[in-house]
Amino acid sequence: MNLPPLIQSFVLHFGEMGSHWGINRTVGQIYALLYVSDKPLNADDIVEAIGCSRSNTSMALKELQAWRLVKLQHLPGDRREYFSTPDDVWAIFKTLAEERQKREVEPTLTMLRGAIMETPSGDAERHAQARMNEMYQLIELVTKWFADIRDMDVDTLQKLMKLGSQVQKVLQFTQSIGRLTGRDSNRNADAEA
Amino acid sequence: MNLPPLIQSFVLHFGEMGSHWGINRTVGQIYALLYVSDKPLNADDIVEAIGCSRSNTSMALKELQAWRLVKLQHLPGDRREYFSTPDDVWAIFKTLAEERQKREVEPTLTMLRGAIMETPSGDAERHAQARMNEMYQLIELVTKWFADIRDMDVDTLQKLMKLGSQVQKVLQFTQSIGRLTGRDSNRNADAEA
DNA sequence: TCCAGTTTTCAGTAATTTCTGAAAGTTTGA
DNA sequence: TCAAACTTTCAGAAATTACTGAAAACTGGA
Repeated sequence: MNLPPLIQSFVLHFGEMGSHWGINRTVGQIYALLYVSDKPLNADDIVEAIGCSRSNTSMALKELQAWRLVKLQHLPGDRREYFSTPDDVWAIFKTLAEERQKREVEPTLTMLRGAIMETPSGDAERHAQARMNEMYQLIELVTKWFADIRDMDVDTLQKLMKLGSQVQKVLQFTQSIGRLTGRDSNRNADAEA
Repeated sequence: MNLPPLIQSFVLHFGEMGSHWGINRTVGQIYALLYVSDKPLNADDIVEAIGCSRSNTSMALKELQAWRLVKLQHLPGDRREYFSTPDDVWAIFKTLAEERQKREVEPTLTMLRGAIMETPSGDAERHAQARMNEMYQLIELVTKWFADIRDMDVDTLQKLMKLGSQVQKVLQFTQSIGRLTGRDSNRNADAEA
């Protein structure tokens, strides 16, 4: 690896972090490299920069594409494939959240739904089911809520972000004048009536 | 492994999921088992239920304790250690978020701060720094915001949760009557003045 | 202090994951 | 339709991670 030290430490850090996140080192490194690069890179550029094999690079890029984290493009008069990351960091964050939702959260919810449907035999199973239901409710709630945020336009989001720790105050305020908003603050409660 | 099918599928699923989350299968399985168990379990109970070695169980419990995800307790007249998970699913979620913050987010922020401080030499490094700064800002913002939510009391949180997709509406409403709340909606903006 | 019951450590082994080089596959333009 | 330029696949090697059994280390009572 032969990169400016500043970029190198970033790339190496993402490589390490990868393992905490279930992605492998090369994938993390390549992503980091593309993220900070000021121009799209082709596979050989990456091999040169990271110091891994050509085939490994190919695999890693395939995985990054499956995660929709890199864009593939072609430069005029060059047959090679060039890769880059989207510019908008918020869009990147959204993509990551959507993919994890699809790969990890959905299967878990499906499993939980299945288990909750079963007829329990005995107290232990009844208790287990109740616990699974608690987990199911929490995941669904957080997921829904997160999806709302994820799908906000950047502008609204920026405002909400800047609100910071005021979210709680805003909420309390909203509650206290609840009727004015059309009693919507209870919209997702179990019983609409 | 010899468990009711309902519990078994839950335990196995968490084992599989572990790998997506950088924890190993046994740790995931043991956590799941404790989560649905209606009483605290000792290490031998776990060995019996999961079918792993005693030493592996010991290691896994140590790791779960390091993550603050299991409670250790003693039963009167029994020298063995019994383990269980906290009852409150929200508290569990909070703990997980705090630990990940500490282990993954903080080191990344530190690395980014370091890189951003460096004097860039050349355009590539300058661009890389700008990108790192974008990432830094996003992580800090999301982190702060998440911490606010994390630290809410359960009651407020429940209300906010039930708000669901109304968060956006509430925000817009709040903005439009901004002055009434004391102009706090800008509190975390760059310039306080 | 010693002992029985219990947990932890650790070195070696097993399993899994990652990585590589060689070969096969694809695409484009002449 | 061929060849050059480039990408992907894949079987095996290398590296890493997980797991085990045996032994060591605790711990609390007699």
